[in-house]
Amino acid sequence: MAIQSKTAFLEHFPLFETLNPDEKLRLTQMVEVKIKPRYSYIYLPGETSDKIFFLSKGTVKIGTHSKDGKEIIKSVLHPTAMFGEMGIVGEEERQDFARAMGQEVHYCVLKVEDFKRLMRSNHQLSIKILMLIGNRLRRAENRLESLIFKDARTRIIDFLKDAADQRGRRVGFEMLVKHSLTQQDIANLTGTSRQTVTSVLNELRKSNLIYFNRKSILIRDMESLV
Amino acid sequence: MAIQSKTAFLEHFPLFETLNPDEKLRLTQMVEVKIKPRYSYIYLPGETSDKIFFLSKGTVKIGTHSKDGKEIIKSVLHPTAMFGEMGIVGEEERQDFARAMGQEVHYCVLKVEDFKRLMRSNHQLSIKILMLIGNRLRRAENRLESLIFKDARTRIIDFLKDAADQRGRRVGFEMLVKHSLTQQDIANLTGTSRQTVTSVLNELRKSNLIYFNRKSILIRDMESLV
DNA sequence: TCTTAAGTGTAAAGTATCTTACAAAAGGAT
DNA sequence: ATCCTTTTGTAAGATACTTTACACTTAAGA
Repeated sequence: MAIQSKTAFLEHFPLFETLNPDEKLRLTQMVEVKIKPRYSYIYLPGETSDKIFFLSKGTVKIGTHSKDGKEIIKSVLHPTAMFGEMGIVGEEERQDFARAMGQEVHYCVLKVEDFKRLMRSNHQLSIKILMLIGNRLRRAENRLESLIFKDARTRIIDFLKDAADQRGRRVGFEMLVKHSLTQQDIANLTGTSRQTVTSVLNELRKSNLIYFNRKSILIRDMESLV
Repeated sequence: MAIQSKTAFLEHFPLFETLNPDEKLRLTQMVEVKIKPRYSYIYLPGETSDKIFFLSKGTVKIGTHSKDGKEIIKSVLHPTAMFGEMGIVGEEERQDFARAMGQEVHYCVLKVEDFKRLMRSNHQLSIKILMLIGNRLRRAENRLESLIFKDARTRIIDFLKDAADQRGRRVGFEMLVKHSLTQQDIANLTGTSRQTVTSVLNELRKSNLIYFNRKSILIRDMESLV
């Protein structure tokens, strides 16, 4: 990929806004652009955490597997998100996997070492990264709370609300969330079983609080969904 | 407290190692030393997250309460630990409480604003904070995994191992952990009920894997405790 | 278009863990 | 020493959720 288009590429990431032209040039020189087919793994547990990634197209899920094959999805990422950032904060070896969901993914890769050097030269960038990791931490702790304090049904409803808040499109009073998650995925995101997800969703549909098909969920009224 | 003793005070915190004499002086000028009685709250949910704290004596627990009064303990801190650091990463208002456990606590306070200024002038410090938050994140995610993947018994045993690893003293082949936790506290740390903790601990004692009283736990053999 | 795999719907059985309940022990305070 | 509160021990009952099981539907590939 030509330097020029790489530059354009980087313009899309808010994280790099504060970089001066020189730093941007340096960044383009150390970045590598990649494309991978759907369902492919971008990294796997056990690999060295020496790279970070920036997603420009497609959807990526980050998660872990237990020994007996259960899965936790830690997050589902959309373009412009950074991932694999644990390498920046001292992780040696990946604990999680990153996997392309049902579409081809485009992303760029850079070495943690190079990125750290950039951080050293641009304090603003360091601060942004710190805030970003802080947000991750806040989200992880909230999830912990909801696992301990809330029952499965409530967690699934919370998931619906979060999804709508973060990625929903208003349609009148309703909220439409397009996604590429199976009900098993939703189960893995909420720490419940697939069957529980199915029955909660269907129950909500019967009560006319939501409508859904495989590709999207429509929340009829965010207020009444409790 | 005199500047001199404040300086001595700060020498104990590894976080401040990389500061040059001038920065150390600035730090002593912005730090405030405090003492609070046991069981008192250092901060409460809802307060503004504009201060950070460094514990020099006593034990502090960080946690949250659910609406119906259940408690999660997020961490139990010992001297030299920093806490309240969510203010550095963009938290506006405390979500957690910080509370002195069964002893008087000594700690120093400083304003997030001041600390951020210090971080700007010393990149090493920024990096250390970033690593620290990163560790917190890693721990939170591990806890998430153990909540979803493991049963109550295993989580309690994991707690015992962790406690021994982090704070245990070798006594021959055995590991002694002195603490100030009630079984209710252990329950709140592991996301289980108090009764479950009691019965698991007693069961382990019957199997001669551990011995315990109110103030300490002795792990007879770390290997065989699975 | 047909075939197959993946995803969804529904129900019944099983179970880990929480609740409720109460007694005993330990520790602090007077 | 005595009283009172907190903590610990133990058991039975209740229950939310998982597991198992199978049919049905949808999507994708040949």
